[in-house]
Amino acid sequence: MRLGINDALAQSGRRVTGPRQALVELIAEHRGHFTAAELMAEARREHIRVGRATVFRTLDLLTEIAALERLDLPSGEHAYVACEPEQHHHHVICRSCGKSVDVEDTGLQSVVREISSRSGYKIDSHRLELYGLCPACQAAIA
Amino acid sequence: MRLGINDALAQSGRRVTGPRQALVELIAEHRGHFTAAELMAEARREHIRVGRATVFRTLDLLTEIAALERLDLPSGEHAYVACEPEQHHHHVICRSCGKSVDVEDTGLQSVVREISSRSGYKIDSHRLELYGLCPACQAAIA
DNA sequence: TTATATGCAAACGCTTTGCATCACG
DNA sequence: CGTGATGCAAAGCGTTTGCATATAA
Repeated sequence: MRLGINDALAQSGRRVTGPRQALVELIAEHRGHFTAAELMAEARREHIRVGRATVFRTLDLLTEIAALERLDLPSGEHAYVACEPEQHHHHVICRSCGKSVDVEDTGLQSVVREISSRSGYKIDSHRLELYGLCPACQAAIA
Repeated sequence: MRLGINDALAQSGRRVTGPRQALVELIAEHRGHFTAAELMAEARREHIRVGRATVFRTLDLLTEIAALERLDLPSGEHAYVACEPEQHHHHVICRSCGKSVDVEDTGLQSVVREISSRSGYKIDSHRLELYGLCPACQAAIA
């Protein structure tokens, strides 16, 4: 498991509690995105007793300290992905297995600047989500 | 009001009904994005009697024929914007007044290609949403 | 010791569905 | 006419909240 998240919790003045640690471990096992419902199901499966409220509160919390990022899937579902809080980045999401990887937004900066000057908007944030097939799923299909 | 949408409805084999026309007119009055709840409130205000179900079904329908596009706001809310179905594009959304404009994704293509080759993913779709202040709101603040 | 976090259950808001009726084409 | 659309009310989700209890620091 990643100590980093517990440290980040402590540093933000939050308590490192049993339920939070358990959830962080479950999340660390994930390769791709997951929904709150999936996380609750996994907790139940592993006999970890946490209330719904705690799951949602913990997801919010982890999102706040940037250990998670929330995605809006094309279906409208809300999902989360673990990510290194280093810096601004985006996610490429496999529509088959859900696995996601982080990508820097190299090159996007100039696109944003261009759009800003063309539209007259003062752009201060953006989200880019990319969907496709990860290498493994491409191979599986071929 | 925009005849185009009614035509598109007819052409897709759907019926051009009273409620649908009324909703299309309401939508046409919008400059920016709106939620299903807002649309229902406006209908009520103008004494247009439509059921919730019809509003949701109509929004889905219009999204299907690409007269609307669904946005996921950073808050997690689902909103809709009217848009010309011409071609692939993105939205710049004012975080103050909600007004949005369409932008082409010039330049983004190469960013996507770059990300694709770097990640190994075969990318087949993407969404870019930009948030900021529209010219009018910038002026209002200054 | 004391503020914070938890679990539970109830409340909530948004969206969908079942079904009888209505009306476009 | 006949099928597709509508309205209503109820059900269904996912998510949040109030509150008494438990617990990390």
